[in-house]
Amino acid sequence: MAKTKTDMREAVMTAARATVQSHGYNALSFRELAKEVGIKSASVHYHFPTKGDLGAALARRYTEEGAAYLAELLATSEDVTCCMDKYTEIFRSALANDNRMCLCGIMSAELDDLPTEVRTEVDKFAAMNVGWLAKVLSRAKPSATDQDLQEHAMAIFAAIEGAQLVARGCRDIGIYDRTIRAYRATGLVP
Amino acid sequence: MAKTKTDMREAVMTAARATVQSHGYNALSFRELAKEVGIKSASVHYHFPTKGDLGAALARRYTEEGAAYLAELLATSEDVTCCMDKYTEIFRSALANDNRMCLCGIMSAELDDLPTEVRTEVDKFAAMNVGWLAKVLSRAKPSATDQDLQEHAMAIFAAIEGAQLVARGCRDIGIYDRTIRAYRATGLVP
DNA sequence: TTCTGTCTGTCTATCGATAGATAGATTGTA
DNA sequence: TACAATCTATCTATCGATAGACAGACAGAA
Repeated sequence: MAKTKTDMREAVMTAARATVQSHGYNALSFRELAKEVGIKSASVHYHFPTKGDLGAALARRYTEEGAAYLAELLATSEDVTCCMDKYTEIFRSALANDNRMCLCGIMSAELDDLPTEVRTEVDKFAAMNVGWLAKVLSRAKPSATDQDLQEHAMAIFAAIEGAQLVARGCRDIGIYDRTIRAYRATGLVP
Repeated sequence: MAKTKTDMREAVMTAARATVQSHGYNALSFRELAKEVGIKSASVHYHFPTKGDLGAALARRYTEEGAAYLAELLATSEDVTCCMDKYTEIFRSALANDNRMCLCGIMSAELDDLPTEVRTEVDKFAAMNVGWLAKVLSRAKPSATDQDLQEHAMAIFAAIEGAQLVARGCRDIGIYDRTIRAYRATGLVP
């Protein structure tokens, strides 16, 4: 069972993703990363020439996986409320998994220090989420304008990212749950 | 007009605060900081023995200043809506000021790397904000239970932090404005 | 007043650790 | 043999932190 090049790339990305979600992009170190996957840091550079390449690959993959999951959800799920249940659960599970954050949420906080190629990918993640949310909302409010849908979707996305950030800061997932409940009580989240 | 010790401490804290609000705690460097205020890094250590001391002092000061402003606001302002206008304006002004973030919001993202003394101060900031918001909300809903007020206050705080995070990520203060407007349309923010 | 010792704030110089990155040798497989 | 993947070894830059020197301010004693 020899490790192929692809296997190694995957292992590096998996470890890197966990680190970034816990400690941010700046805390990502080639040496630590290499130690975790059992190779040397020079070998990590073989797979990802620069740290920016790795960061951009992480964010791109993160967006792709999220988009795939959400597309599946939209295709199979019944109603809007159920979609939103599943959506908020995604962000909840990051917290439940060792108090981690959304990869792109935590990278947003480090925005000014990110290489441009990483920043580009982070932007796409937000756009993908808002686009999906707008599509879901359009089911509940078919008469709403595109602009209204976009703004509502953006508000939901921002509110959920904020709930995750604050709950993580308090190291209390209960805060996330109660905050989401409050969002739903007001109708912000259907 | 010789610089007193207090003057120097203030100058260091002012520069440090700007750096943290733009780039986070990890990006705060004693050397860069010293260069900005025109001394050497060893002299910064004279005023703040460790980086943790500086970070904790920053967060404490930030909370104190915020609390003072909010207390004044609560004492003088007329209605709940006006208080919330002023409150959301605080977070807006950080964005308007070179796309900066709430000091404690950006530090929350770096939570796991913060010295404990810094973390403690960051926690207090969130508690102070939620406490104030609950007090404001109690004016509009005098019959609500303390727990309801706390949860609603937490939801507002989280939503606003999230709006700031996302708008900053997009480098578009208009997103903040539209998101706040959406929060108010749903009644999340009075 | 003048001398003397102490304190304050800043300096230079340096430490050990760690960062990302690279060149070139080496191993294993086809 | 040729290529893919990893290695060793090293570079430069930066980090927080510390030791020790030094200049100026100031207080009390002569």
